[in-house]
Amino acid sequence: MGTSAVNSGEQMDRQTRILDAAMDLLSRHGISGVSMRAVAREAGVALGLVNYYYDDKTTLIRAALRRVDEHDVALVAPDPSLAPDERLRQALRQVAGADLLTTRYLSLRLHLWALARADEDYAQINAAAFDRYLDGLATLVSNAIPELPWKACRDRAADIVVIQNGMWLTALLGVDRAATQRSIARTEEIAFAPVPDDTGTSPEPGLA
Amino acid sequence: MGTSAVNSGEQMDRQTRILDAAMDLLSRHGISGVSMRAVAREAGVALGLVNYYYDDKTTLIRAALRRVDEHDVALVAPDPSLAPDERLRQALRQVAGADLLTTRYLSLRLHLWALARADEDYAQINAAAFDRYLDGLATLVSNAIPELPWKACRDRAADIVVIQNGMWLTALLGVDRAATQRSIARTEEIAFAPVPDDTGTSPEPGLA
DNA sequence: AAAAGTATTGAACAGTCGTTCAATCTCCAT
DNA sequence: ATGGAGATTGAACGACTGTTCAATACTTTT
Repeated sequence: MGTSAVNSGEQMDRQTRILDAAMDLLSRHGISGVSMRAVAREAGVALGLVNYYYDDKTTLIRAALRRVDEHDVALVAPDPSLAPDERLRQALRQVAGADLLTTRYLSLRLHLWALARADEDYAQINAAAFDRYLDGLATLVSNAIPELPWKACRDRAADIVVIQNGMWLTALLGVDRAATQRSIARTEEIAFAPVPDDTGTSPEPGLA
Repeated sequence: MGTSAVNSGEQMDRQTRILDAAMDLLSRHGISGVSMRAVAREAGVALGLVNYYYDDKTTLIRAALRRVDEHDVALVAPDPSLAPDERLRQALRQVAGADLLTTRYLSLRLHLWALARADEDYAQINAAAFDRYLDGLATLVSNAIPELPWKACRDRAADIVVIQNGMWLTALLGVDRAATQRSIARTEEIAFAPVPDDTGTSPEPGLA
């Protein structure tokens, strides 16, 4: 590695070009559209080079999965200069941001979820990232509302994730943006719900 | 068709056996696991018979997609002997019922969603079924709360669907069942929210 | 300049894929 | 029983798949 100097300006290193091509194909045509030859063509390299940087096809897909997962987890680690409650609010709102609600990203997420259902190997990576996301969200809630016990923070995070996943999915199905906005508002309501008093009646918020 | 008489008791007609096999493979191994040969093997028939009943592989998948869609739409057309509000309540609750939260069904749904993203043909079937589901849900709401204008019913249905889709998805990711129950309660809250007065301030329920 | 190391190429291999089709089997009306 | 129509089989075809590998190009070190 080191051809970054002059070469041709925008040309980034081939390994990540290959990964980008794979993710692009996956998001557009699903796993059936990701053949080593298609990836090579899309990346503008020879067929052999794909297997040079990524031993297997599954290694390539694993790399794509990991990159999306890192992106997801970064969502719950926002700008640390903000006040705790503003950090939480920003994290909740940016899941409907323009860069997240891209068809490319959502489609990619969907295909990776489907892959995780079909392959035990991907499933573990996916589950680990999901847990990290849940934990990050619960931490944000805990920081914003310090008097809330940790268990309750986890529950609120779980409830929020249900709605967020629903938003991502229905955004792909073409539901109107107004419903997305209302769902965002609902996640904020859950996050900032008043702390239940300790008199011992209803243990969790949101129950009927 | 007509071998149903004696044959060997449980042996149903081969065409639906083939379709069942395809759906089973799709739910377990994703689209990559659905080859005509695998379908034939799983159904216990010869390879040629699959192409005899279903011209294409896409025709076969289309049939599977349609069957799942019909099942989905039937969810919002529950027992007509119940009172309107009870019909709505039952529809909302059975999406967390034992037969719906099956891994097989949810996984199948996920893979079909992913397929719809990759193929324009499947996407249209999927979108049409989604609209029918949304319409059915809005009708249930409208029957239960007659004084609510139709537009508001549609909005509530959209909000509910977001949460339901989120539940289905996160159920696959292994979130705890308590969160699912809380989400069910939330859909009921949305459905049965008090009708906003017409004094003209906030046009929709649930807004901040 | 020679050597060594890495990056890159495309042909080749062994499978699997979806689809077609002639041949068989099963059944029912004649 | 004879014929015909539909159901069922599995071999065959060509296209495509993931992977390997010897050969080449490019960089860096000696």
